[in-house]
Amino acid sequence: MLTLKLITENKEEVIKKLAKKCFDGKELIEKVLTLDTERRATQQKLDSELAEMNKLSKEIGDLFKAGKAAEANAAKDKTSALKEDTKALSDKLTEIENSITSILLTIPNIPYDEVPEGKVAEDNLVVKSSLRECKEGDTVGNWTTVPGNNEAKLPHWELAKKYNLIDFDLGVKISGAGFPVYRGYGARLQRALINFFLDEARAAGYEEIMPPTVVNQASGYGTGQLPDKDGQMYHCEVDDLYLIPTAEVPVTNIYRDVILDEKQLPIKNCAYTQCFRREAGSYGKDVRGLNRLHEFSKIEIVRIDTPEHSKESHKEMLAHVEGLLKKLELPYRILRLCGGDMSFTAAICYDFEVYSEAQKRWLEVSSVSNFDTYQANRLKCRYKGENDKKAQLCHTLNGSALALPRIVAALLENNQTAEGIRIPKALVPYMGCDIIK
RNA sequence: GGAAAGUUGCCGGAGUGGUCGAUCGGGCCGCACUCGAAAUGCGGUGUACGGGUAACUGUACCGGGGGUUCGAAUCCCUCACUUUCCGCCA
Repeated sequence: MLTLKLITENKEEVIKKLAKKCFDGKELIEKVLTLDTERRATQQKLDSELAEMNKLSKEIGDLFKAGKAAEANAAKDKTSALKEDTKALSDKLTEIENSITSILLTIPNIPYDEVPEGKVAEDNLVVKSSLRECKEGDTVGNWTTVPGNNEAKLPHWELAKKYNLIDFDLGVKISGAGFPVYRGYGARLQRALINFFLDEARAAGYEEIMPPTVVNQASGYGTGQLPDKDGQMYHCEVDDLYLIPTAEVPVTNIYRDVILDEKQLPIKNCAYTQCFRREAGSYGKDVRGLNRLHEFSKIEIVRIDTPEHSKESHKEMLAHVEGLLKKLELPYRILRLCGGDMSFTAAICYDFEVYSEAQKRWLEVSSVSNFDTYQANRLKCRYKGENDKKAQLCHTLNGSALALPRIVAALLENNQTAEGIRIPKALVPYMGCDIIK
C-alpha cells in the first residue's frame, strides 16, 4: 500500500498518477487525508491524557509508600474520569487507523513516469522483439510481425498426445481439469526446464530457495494476495493454510517484518515451486491444453533492493529473462505494460510473450515488475544504511524466470518437424536427446 | 491424536504488581590503551506514531486479543504459535 507520508506530501501528484492507472483516487485520497488529520488530533489528545494518567499513578504509588493512604485514595477518584476518556479515545484512534488502512489497501500503486498511457492490452508498448527492431509507437494493437512460417502446425495439445508427453484426460481422472499428467519425455522436459532455469538463475547470482508450497494467512496478506484475491487461491480450511499461487509469496515473506542492513542489498533469490491457481471463472479456448492450469511449475526470481538501485535491478532481471528466451530459441516480444493493464501493486511491469505458431497467438510467459515501496510497506520490509537513524522501506521486485507450461506449449509447437520435436541446444544436456520422436 | 513446558530487545537469558523500555552476559558501534592487532577498560546500542527548524520530547510496544487495578512484562480469560515426551507415519 502507499504510504501516508507520500499521500500527504504529494496529494495532487498522487491523484494525477493514479489516473494513469485508470483509477480515480480523488475522493479516497481526500477521505484519507481528513481521517489522518483526525488521527493526529485524537492521538495528541490521547497521549496527553495518558501522560496525565501515568503521572497520577506514580503519585498515588508514592503516597501509598509514604503511608498517606487517605491522600492516595483521594487521588484515585481523579483517575476514573480520565480512564474512561482514554478508553474512548483509544478506541476511536484504533477505528480511525483501521479506516485509513482499509482505504489505503484499495488504492493501487502509482505507476512510474515511463509507464505508457493506456487502458487495455492493445495499448501496451512493444519495446523489444526477437523478430525485428522496435520503433516508437509500436503497440500490441498495431503489431503484426510474426515468425514467417506458413506450414500447417499442430497445436501443443495434439503434439502432446502424438508423442505421449502429456495426458490431460488422466489428469482429469486423478484430480480434475487443469491438472495434466506429464509422462516420459514430457515429464523429463519439465525437469529439464526447471533445472535449466535454476542453473541460469544461480549463474546470475541468485540464491536458490526451496520454500514451503503452503502458506499461512499472514503471508497471504504480506504480498497482497489477501484479501483481494482470496478466491483465486486454494484454501485448506481445516488448517487455514493456502496453496501458493507463486513462489513470490513464500520467498518475499521471508523479508516480512525485517530490517535489513543496506550492505545485504540487493538480495537476489530464486525459487522453483509448484504454483496453484483456482482460476475461477476462466473458460473457453484460452484454457485449452497448457494455456491455463490449476497447477504448474514456475521458477521465480525475487529481489529486495534500495530505492536508488531498484531500477538497475529491474533492468538486470529483464536481461536475465530475455537471455532465457534467447537460449530457448523462441520468438519473443517484450511489452511495457500501460497503466490500465498493469497489476494493482506494480509501479512498472514488463511482460514477455512468446509466439505460438500453431495457436497463432502470443502467450504471456513472464511478468517482471518493480513494486517500488508498495509491497514493502505492507510487508514492513525495511533497511538501514550505515548512517541512517531511521529504517526506510525497501523496494521489492519479482519476475517469472520462467513459468513452464506456456514455454512447453511454444517449444512443442514451434519446434515440430517431420522427424519429431527438436530440442533447443541449451536443453539438450538436460534432456539427454536433441529430438523427441 | 495424548501429555507437559514455553513465547521478553540483534542473540542468550533475568524479571512475578509501582522507581521496568526492561538486570546481566554475548554480539555490534564509538573511544581509550597499542607501532598495529588481540586482550582489557569506558561509553553507546530497538521500533512505531505524535509534537518541535532542531536539541529534544510525549505515547505505545515484553506472542495476538480482552479483562482486573489508580498502576501490568508481572494477576485473570482467550486465541495463536513453538519446543519436549508418548503414539502414528515417511
